[in-house]
Amino acid sequence: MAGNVTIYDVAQAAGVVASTVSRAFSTPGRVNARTRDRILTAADELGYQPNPHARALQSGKHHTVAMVVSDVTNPHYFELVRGAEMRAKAAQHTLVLANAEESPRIELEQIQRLMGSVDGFVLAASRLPDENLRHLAGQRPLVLMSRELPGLASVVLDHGQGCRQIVEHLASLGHRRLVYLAGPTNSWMAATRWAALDVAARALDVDAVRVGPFTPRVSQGGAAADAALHTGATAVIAHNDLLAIGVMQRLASRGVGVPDQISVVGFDDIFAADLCTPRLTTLGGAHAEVGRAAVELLLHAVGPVRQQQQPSPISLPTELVLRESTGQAVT
Amino acid sequence: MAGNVTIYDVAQAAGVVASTVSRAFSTPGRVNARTRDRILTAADELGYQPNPHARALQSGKHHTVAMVVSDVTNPHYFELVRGAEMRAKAAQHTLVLANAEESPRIELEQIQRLMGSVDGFVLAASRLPDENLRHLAGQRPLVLMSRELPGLASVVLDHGQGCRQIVEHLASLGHRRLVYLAGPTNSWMAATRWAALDVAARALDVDAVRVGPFTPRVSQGGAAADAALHTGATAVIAHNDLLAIGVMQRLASRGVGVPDQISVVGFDDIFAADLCTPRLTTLGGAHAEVGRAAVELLLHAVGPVRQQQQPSPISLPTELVLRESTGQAVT
DNA sequence: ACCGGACCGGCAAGCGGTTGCCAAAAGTTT
DNA sequence: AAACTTTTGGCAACCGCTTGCCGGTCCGGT
Repeated sequence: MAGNVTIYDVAQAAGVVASTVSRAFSTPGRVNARTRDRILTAADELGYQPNPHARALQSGKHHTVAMVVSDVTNPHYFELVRGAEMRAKAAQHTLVLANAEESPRIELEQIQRLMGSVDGFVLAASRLPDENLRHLAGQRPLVLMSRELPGLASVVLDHGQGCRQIVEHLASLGHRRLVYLAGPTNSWMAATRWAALDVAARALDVDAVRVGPFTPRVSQGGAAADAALHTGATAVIAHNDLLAIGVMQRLASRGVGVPDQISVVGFDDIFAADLCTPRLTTLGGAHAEVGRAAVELLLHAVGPVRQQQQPSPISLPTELVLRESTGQAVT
Repeated sequence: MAGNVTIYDVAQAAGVVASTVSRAFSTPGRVNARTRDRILTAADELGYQPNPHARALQSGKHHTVAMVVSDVTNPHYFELVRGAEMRAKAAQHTLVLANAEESPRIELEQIQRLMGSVDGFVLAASRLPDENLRHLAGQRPLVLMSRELPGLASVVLDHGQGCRQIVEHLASLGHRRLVYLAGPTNSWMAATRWAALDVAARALDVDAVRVGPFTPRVSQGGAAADAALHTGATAVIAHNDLLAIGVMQRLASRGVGVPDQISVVGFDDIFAADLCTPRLTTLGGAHAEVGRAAVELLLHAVGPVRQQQQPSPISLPTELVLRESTGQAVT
């Protein structure tokens, strides 16, 4: 029945004027306790719910944050979304979800569209060029996830650390030649992973090459596996678990044993990594925590003062989850 | 720099009054082509973006729909979310995501909170009692997913059909005694699945019992597996894939062979069902399609006329995906 | 030359709240 | 009892945009 009870209806019912009702809610001290009770009772009976947009129109605060992910299809992002949603909810904020479908153009469109409706953005693995991000950050508070850009707030898992662990793990198993199956060209994460792997490989005196780029989906695993085999590497490090799983499927169908003939490592530690065969060794981390931290950072930036202090990137630890897809190198 | 360019700024830049600018966008025919060009150019240069809330305040249309899922943690729902997001986007609508954390109280809270900000709700596997749903449906357009309620719009997979297929499949493998590991008590889906299984079992003259309820998570699989074994059934039908996977893990650790000693069937056909060992036989369907259809229905109800015609539940076909977790019954 | 009607831009009210300012009422002080 | 201070409620403007209504221009028709 209700649905559109306004402050005016309440005012009338309580025998006061609208502004008094407004104050009864927002500045309780400003209005007499008795009047206030009367108002609250009336509001309650009528089922009054303040209209957040009318309020936003005035204050500019929408109590809403947008999260745009580069690909909703990827289960990895679910964790991020989950963490973000929880944190937003804890702060009484609404989370709107937008999908960029791996396209910078769509990503920008989505952001533009939401620009007027949200207090800030959390961008997961944004595919946007740096200058776009900088420009956007000038318009609305912005936090990056799984991407860094000097001067912008961000939350990432520490891949320097993590990639080093991967290479050490493989090196200690006797692998001397690794191949990285790279993710999309415009993926900061792909570049970062490769850079970190390369550094670690040099330090440990093992060969590392990169092939790709590949769209990180299971379906791309076939092409990726074949390319990997062609390099003669004894261990392949896939851009993410999805690709790694696809690679393992292809290897299995080509009769190449994992980990007997070749080792496979993924990134993200998605749910399925623990279920596939062989179970996948992968670099994980507290992904929900990344989502949570990003929203937290954003809420902070959105906050009362909107402080413009230089945001320092938050870096969360990774953990290398050893399972069955890695083993001794073939000699 | 910009961010809050208003219609007034554009008006000033174009040398007209605000209402003309408004019309240039909303009623193009109303304004002279030349003036319009001037306005559009100015708007473009200033980077004007209409404020959707100011508009909503006037029209009552927010171009936003809310999707509340009973548990964001469950990968199954992500397919629904994905379908919903795509459909919403196609209609230039924003999708806000809310998590009910398997709690009717939280679900209701979330809905109340969003009531004033969205045009309608899509509820995935709502745990709310019927009367709540009816009441809500009176306030805002509402579409149910994976739940039916006479008089309300809904989109479900046809479980009568699907459960029949499951039972036929198992019966033809020689199973004479089945156990259903039930989902939460307030899950309509759980009740429906059991009812359908029961009917099918009677029709095919096989025994079917139900144990539970279990929260449908992998972690609950242990308890569920033990309970299932206790019934002496040769085939277990888990409330969903997550639970089924947990069950299989427990069975493996107890040394019970699947499918040699016992068969396992799940529901949902999540990504992991194809990757676990043994690969899981499960009742799937076009889940993204369910999300899409639900939003479509909702947009229709939100539409211009807001027609109040009796909404007929949409029922989409299921498909039984046979994999390796089901086999001949032990004799 | 005059009239009726398109066409088109402006005015102003309103959507639902918030908030600075004012003034009436009540309470204090001397 | 007069003067002063402190509540406390009301008035009105404003946030950004939409829209009904008005009236000025310009056109063709007679």
